[in-house]
Amino acid sequence: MSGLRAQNKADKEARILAAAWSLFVERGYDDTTVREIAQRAGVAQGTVFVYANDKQDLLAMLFADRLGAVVESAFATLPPGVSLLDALTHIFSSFMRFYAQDTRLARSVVRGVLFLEGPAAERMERLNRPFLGRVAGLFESAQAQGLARAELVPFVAALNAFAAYFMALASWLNGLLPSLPAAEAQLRLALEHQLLGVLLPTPSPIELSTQQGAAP
Amino acid sequence: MSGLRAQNKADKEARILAAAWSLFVERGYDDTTVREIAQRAGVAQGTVFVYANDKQDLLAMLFADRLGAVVESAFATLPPGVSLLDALTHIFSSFMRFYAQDTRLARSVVRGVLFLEGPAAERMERLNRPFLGRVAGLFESAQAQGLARAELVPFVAALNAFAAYFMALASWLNGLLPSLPAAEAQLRLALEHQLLGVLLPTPSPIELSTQQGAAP
DNA sequence: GGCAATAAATGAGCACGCTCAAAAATGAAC
DNA sequence: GTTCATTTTTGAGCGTGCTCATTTATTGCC
Repeated sequence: MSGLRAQNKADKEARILAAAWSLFVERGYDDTTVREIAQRAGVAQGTVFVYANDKQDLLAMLFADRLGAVVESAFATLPPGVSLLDALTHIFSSFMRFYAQDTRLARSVVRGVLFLEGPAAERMERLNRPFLGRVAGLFESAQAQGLARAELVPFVAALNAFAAYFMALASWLNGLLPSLPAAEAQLRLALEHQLLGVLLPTPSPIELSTQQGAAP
Repeated sequence: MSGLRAQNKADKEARILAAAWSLFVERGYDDTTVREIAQRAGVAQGTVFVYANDKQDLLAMLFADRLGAVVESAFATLPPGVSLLDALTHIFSSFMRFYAQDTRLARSVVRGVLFLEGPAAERMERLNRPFLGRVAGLFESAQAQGLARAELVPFVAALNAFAAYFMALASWLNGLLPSLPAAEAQLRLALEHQLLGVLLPTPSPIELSTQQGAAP
């Protein structure tokens, strides 16, 4: 039976990830050394690189699980019958509140996650694409209910919403927005603009006759 | 007179930046060492750090000038009387075509530029804010001409457009979009969606009566 | 020209992330 | 229990970006 080997490996991986997590939280990603992680995990320094391709990979592994959980939780707690704007705000705000637990670490994560290489990039893409698909689903539902334009491509709308979210997130983590509420407000404003659109709905003031009061 | 000192300094800075540029283009940012740059510039390795705070700073300096020039050129060549969508596409496509000259280096630049620290971050912000202001100006013009919704906040619309651009750029540089034309197409589609908006312009089918034909 | 005072350039040295040949631990066969 | 093959762990060692005490060059003053 090969249970011992497998258990030892699982044990070590868990210890390494736990050590990495606690040190990243204590000191931040940049100020934590792999040697410290190894020491706290009770393994040699080289062993860390058996379980992670590189230091950045440790951070990615640590957040892959957590982010997946946040996605599930965000969609699970989506109040039914809510407006499209509220739904989008709810989803993306969930992420922001998650990152707010440790903005220093969040900066390192977001910075690292955007330009990954090789297998780590694919792993991230396998998390991101289904997520964007679910966001696109929100737009599709709105279309099905006759609340959104039929000619709109749901995936493109989802990408735009995600882009606005990412912008607000980056601005916040870079200190351009002072607080989480400020970032959430910025996000909601941007999403409102996207939903409303820029161009006037009709090219002429005929629109006036469709508003409110009946014809005189 | 203190001309000699100043000239020596200017000379050395120019040599260091030129050496850095040629090596970055030849080998890429990551595979270029500061020692190589120093050698090609004919200075000691430590001297490089007299003129740049760190290696990343070299890349930032190199691109700060070039990007500024691209901004100017993009707005200077903006055809007058063009639609808002075409104007935005023109501006952001200029950047993409610039980055297309060396996508490997572009990746390093974009990656580095997004999360800068301290003075470098302020420098970038002083380049970015006026740019976003000018993009916002395009939306304002459209408003003034009665082509865009009056209740829209131009700066927020500009930020949304920039976010869509950045998303397309990142996707392209990460290999998710296969080519420059694909990235440009993605960008234009995203901008079209933003201009059009998501929500239906009117809550009821009254809209039908405002289209095309006159009343019977 | 000689002489301080100041500014600039230098490179040995440090800590880091990461590699990889060697060593230790484990499992299977008898 | 001994032997051998396979898997896992190890840590010395490498090249890197960057620092900083020391050395070298330049300037203003007499």
